[in-house]
Amino acid sequence: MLQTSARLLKLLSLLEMRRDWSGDELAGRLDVTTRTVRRDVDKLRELGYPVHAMTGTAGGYRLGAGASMPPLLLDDDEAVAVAVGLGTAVSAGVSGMEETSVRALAKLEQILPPKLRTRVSGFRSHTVPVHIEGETVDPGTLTLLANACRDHDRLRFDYVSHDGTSTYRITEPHRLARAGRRWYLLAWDVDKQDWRLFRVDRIEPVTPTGPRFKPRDLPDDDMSAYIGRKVALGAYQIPFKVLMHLPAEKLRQRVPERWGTVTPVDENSCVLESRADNLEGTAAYLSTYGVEFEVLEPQELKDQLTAMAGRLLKAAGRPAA
Amino acid sequence: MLQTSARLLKLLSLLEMRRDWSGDELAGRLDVTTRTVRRDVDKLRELGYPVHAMTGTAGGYRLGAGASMPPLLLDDDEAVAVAVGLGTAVSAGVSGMEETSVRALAKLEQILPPKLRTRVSGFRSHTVPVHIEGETVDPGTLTLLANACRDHDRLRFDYVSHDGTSTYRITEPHRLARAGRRWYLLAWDVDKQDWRLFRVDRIEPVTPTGPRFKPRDLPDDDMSAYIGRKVALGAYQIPFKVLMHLPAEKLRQRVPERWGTVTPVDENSCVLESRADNLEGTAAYLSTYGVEFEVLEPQELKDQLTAMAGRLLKAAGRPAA
DNA sequence: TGGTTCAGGACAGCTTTCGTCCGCAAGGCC
DNA sequence: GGCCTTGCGGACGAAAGCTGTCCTGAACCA
Repeated sequence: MLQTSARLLKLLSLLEMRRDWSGDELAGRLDVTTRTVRRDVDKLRELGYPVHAMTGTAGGYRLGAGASMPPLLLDDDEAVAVAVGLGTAVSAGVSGMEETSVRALAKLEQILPPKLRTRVSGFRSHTVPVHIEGETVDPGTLTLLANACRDHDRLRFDYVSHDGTSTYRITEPHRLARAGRRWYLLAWDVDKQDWRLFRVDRIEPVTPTGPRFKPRDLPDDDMSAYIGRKVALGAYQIPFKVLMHLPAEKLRQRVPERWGTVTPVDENSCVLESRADNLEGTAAYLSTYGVEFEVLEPQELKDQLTAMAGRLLKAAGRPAA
Repeated sequence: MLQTSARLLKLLSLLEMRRDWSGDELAGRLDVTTRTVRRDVDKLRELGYPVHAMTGTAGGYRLGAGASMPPLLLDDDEAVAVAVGLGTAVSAGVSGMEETSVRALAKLEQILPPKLRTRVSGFRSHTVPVHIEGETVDPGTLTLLANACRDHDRLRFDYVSHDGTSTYRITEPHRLARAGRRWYLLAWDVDKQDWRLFRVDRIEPVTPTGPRFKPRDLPDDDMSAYIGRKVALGAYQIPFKVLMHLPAEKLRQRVPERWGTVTPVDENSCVLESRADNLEGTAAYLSTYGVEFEVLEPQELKDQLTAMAGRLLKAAGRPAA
């Protein structure tokens, strides 16, 4: 019964689109009698989607919030909006949900019609990049990697190593993970016959992806610990401590969880402690709070701020201090 | 045939979840024979969702990208990620899609299960707010307003007017629009018996929404022109012009479309022209590019930068210039 | 009270579904 | 090329589901 299923889907999409529909309206849209509409509504309810109904002159059907997510029926524009929104969240680094966001994005990108895909990439190139912390990751690359991991597709890419040289890699990707502000790909390097951890912002993928491979046992049971160790070896993070003239609660609202710790000092000020891999970006970031603050440590951050102040004074057409 | 529809949906969700599935696997998951799976796959194809199939040992079914969007079947985590992502995009002001994003978000929020809704609001409070340009709009308020417009629900709210006084309003909301970096609600003020344009960041909604009303004719055919005129009366935007020491193409990638115009000067520099309603925010924004620049006008922006430089020097523990 | 709207039982006629069984075609591997 | 695996789809019959047309109730609103 193709008609029935299709109609059910259409009914659901109508209900998602607007809040109140009368039985007659729905019957007209679906080209069936109201009796069938009632039966279809019952079916949706049996499927677990709570369709509320009100009798009387102001009555009608309304889709409510149930126990589980009903299928989302998006029109083209909305699908683009969702893709762009997820991409923004991923590259802006909304804390605590990176992997899930990437997974959802990967799911969406796989089924996104080509014409919408071009619209998405068009939007992305005009999106405000969060350039405060330096490198941003391309959500397109991220979803490609996520899909390759999920589907066990071999992956080839050019990798720019630390010293700037570029090498060609053939890998079996296994995990995508985030540590601090960076994304990493854990993959088996086919040529080197060993596990490698790649920084995603240095990967330039070569499409299309290769043949499927059989997943290997991961080098450690606790992946986050493993990656944490590997990353720590790089030891790129510099701790800093700043006194902010802002009540602790207010700052907490503006500092992402896990990014740093906020300790109240008195009613109107607090100390922010965190780590940075890029002091220039940190300096710029701190300045955007628009409040008075004092760097407690390290000296390098103070130097960075002094340099930045010099740039600003120059921009304002005055001699640097 | 409830079973058939439900199974079709489940099949779709399986296909969205992973890329390759063999007929046997699917049959197992769905508790039917492979023959039925084949028939179901056919049904999906008839519905317009392209399911590709490969024969042979590495064969299987795969959902491809078709002409239209299939229903998105999200698990709980993914639904939260999408909601948070859309919220981020909305409050970050991803250009050119504001209304669509809000619509999609409104749609999602209406059907989001309560337990997921609390997770979303939890995440939002820990999200990096884009505090560069001053006021941000609460996505929750925005979706509430969008839904009220869509459903023609009367809306009551406290409104903080320009001079800081708060008034209670009963309105019939008609349109939600964005101009520049701000959101506006066009609504009929029931007490005043006239159209009013409210700034969303000054609205404090009173829930629940009121009874439904019958939409009125809008005060103008061209809404964007109308709102543009209304907003222009406020005349809050200050034009500025900055010489950036950065190639025009590079800057274009980082400046959102419509936000401002970029004019190349030579190979390594260009002029950025735009408007701001908040010079302090603009100063902070410009400083985050991490490149040398010079303010051409206005003088106020130069003053702002000087003041900011002073703050930075103080933060670095040196006397202000 | 009358009008409007959803609710759902009963019935008849028609369509669809699904498992079983079958031969066929296409891709990968030895 | 032979062989295995995997998808493809026709035929068939029993069972189940779907839909429109009745109809009676019940809730809500003015």
